[in-house]
Amino acid sequence: MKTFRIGKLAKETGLGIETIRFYERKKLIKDPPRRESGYRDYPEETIEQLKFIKNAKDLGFTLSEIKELLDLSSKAWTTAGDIKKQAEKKVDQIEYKIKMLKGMRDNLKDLIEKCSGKGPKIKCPILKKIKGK
Amino acid sequence: MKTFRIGKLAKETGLGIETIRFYERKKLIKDPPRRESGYRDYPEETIEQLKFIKNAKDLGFTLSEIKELLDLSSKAWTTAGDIKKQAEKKVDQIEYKIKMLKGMRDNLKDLIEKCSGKGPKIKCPILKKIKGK
DNA sequence: CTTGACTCTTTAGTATGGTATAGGGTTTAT
DNA sequence: ATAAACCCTATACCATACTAAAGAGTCAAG
Repeated sequence: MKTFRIGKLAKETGLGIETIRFYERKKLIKDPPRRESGYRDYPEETIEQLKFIKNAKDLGFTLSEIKELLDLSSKAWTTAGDIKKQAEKKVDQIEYKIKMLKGMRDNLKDLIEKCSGKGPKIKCPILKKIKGK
Repeated sequence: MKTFRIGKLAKETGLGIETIRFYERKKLIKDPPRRESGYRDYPEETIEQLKFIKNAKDLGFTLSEIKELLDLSSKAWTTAGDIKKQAEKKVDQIEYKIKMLKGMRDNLKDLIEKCSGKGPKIKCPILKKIKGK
């Protein structure tokens, strides 16, 4: 069976070597076997696991959420429903963030509209608002 | 003229004492005069300055952006246009974040729709996608 | 005058997700 | 055989925004 050293994994996955070791410390991947030299000697499937992590991160999961997901997916009794629930939770979180950001944006846009952009700062509605006046 | 100790400021602004000293270290507020004992002895206007910081934070400015804003607003030659430009920059940043979050959400929602939530995890489209299959 | 509340400085820790460096040893290609 | 390329551990550092603790001094009320 083919095995890989850490540099190869880094190239295959697009992650940095340090990042892979960091994920190991964080228990996102398990400790690989070692060669006599002490070099990490990864099985091929670790590449898939690292790509999993990368994809999940692109979907907005944090590392600790990914860890949950990995723990979930490695347990035999886990159902599609368990995974779906995690994803739904994440959608709710994302929508909350979007709502907050929209509020901030609208607030600012409103102020920008009121600001002529001319004259001294004393009359700028943005500063007035921010200063609580 | 009335002056205040740090604990009073904390109560008035809703910030923690440590946070106020932290802002001082970060040069968001200037070093206050000291009593003989070494106690910080704030003028009343510091309360307004701290509220400014709080409001700006609520609008989504980072501390370093707030520092820029404060530096700007303390300079005589600053115009409303300078402030407006900062606010517009921030709106762009916020809209970028919203766009990214919407992308993530749509991706996830799409997967959730395809997931029956029934059956074993092996068939879950969310895991499939995340695993890159 | 005592006691409790308040404040001081300095240092270190929290969470997040890594990146970088020093000072070694190992493997591979020529 | 030797040099380049690779890997090891341990530690420290980056940004962000605080928070906590240790150990000591100060202030205010009764």
